[in-house]
Amino acid sequence: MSEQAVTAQSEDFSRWYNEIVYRADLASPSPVRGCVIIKPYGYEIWEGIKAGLDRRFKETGHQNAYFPLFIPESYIKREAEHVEGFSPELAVVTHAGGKELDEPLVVRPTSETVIGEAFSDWIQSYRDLPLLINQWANVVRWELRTRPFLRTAEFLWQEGHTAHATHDEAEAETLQMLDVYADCAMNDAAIPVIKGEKSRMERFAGALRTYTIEAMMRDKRALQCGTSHNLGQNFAKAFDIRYLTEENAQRYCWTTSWGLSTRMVGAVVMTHGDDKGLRLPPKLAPYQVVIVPIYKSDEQRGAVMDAVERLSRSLDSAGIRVHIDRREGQSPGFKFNDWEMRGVPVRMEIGPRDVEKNNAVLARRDVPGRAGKQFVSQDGIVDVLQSLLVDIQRSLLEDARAFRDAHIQDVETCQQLEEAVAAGEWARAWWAGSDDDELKVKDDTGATIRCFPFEQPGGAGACVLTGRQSKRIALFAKAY
RNA sequence: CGGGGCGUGGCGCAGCCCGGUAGCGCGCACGGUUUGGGUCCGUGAGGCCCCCGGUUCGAAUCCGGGCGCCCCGACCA
Repeated sequence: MSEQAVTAQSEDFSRWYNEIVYRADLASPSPVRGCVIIKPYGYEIWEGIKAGLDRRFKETGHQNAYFPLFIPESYIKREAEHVEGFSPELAVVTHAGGKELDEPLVVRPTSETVIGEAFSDWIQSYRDLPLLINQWANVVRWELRTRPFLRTAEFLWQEGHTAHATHDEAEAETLQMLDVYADCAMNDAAIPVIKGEKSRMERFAGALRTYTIEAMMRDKRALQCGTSHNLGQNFAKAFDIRYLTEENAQRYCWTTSWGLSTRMVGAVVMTHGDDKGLRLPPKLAPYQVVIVPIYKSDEQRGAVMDAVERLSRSLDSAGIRVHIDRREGQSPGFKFNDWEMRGVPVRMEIGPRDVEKNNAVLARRDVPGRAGKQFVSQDGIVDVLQSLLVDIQRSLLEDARAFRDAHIQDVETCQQLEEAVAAGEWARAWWAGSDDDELKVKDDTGATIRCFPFEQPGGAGACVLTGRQSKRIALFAKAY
């Protein structure tokens, strides 16, 4: 990189995003088109998300399992809408072991089909229900336009798959898992999300209903962060997932699936990042505190490093993820900027003056400049840091929420909708349109229905396009 | 798949019009200097100039062909 500073967000958001992803060491380009290498610093953010989700999955009674990467082509074709939805983006293995395969193998774009087939074996009676399974896996979707984390040909995710005796149980599961996602987004990633239902157009291929959590990025575009699908009996019928009731009757199961991917890492970057780079929420930050030692002479170095090591140990034993920047070649000023770019929530400076006074300098990433700096005693610094980290987590969420709420407009006419979207804002409007109407809005404005939010104003109003009375409002935005 | 651009040390680029055997910034290594907001100086390592063919005494440069990538329009966690 020739220039030292990253491109400003305001100047060119997508350039900012690309630069920060590479310069903050989240990812590096891969030799394969559309794929990226996730580097340790980026992967640790994913691991944080993963740990939080996995804990919640277990708490709600799910178990992890693993299904094959390869899916017989015929499986994909068993559910009509499903094939149609996915076939353009499938990667297919036609040769293996030096010869052509009898039946091509699809590299999974998602696993409803293989898992459906397995479920039909596993489930015999109502006693086997509900069946609550999750898998952590990679999937492949041959996308045309790719961007690191947001859309790559291969990505990591979890996919939950469950089977239930009744529609209502499946629906409750679908909604419960959406809540789990929303909880993870808000409390771990500090991303305020809007829960809602997808329109028919945006629904998962083969689902009865799709629910989503939608977030606003710093460029005001919408990002779908996770989805939960009530699959009805579509896959149960396609894969013959049946159970025997207490009354000895054969019934099809009701199934669900839900997924959240490494896209969430991109969401963290784009929700909190500023002109200087990343701002990581403490709960997900690989390093919550970075200590930058400052010294001139060797004797200063000895005294400073003693204090640094001691402080590091006490933070570590308090469960704070701490890192000492021991690099010799770089000046403190360089290190300050470097760690700010990499989004570390708190920087601790320890220099000769601090050693002398038993002090330390703390600088919080979410408050720029001197205002974010404080001088504290080394005694009791662990407690100070603990509450500082909690406060940073809270303030990132609040900032993001305030930003989002300031950029959602209620609109009543087509023209207002168009103007709002043209200004980059989200628009909220009554909606009673058809699929074609929805397409028309997309053609005219570039915005799509992100969701019908669960939180509705109540009452009824005139549809923004058709003028027909509607009881639902929809959220429109340009999306990733 | 239609329109535009680009392939030159790890990264970003210049050189190409006007052929003469490759350069700059960053990064990297070593030494020194500096270190409380992106130090400075010196030395050094590192290049099938995308590939194949042609023209020429001589090709990164000119000509022909191929490949790859990026950007913009129809799909998407």
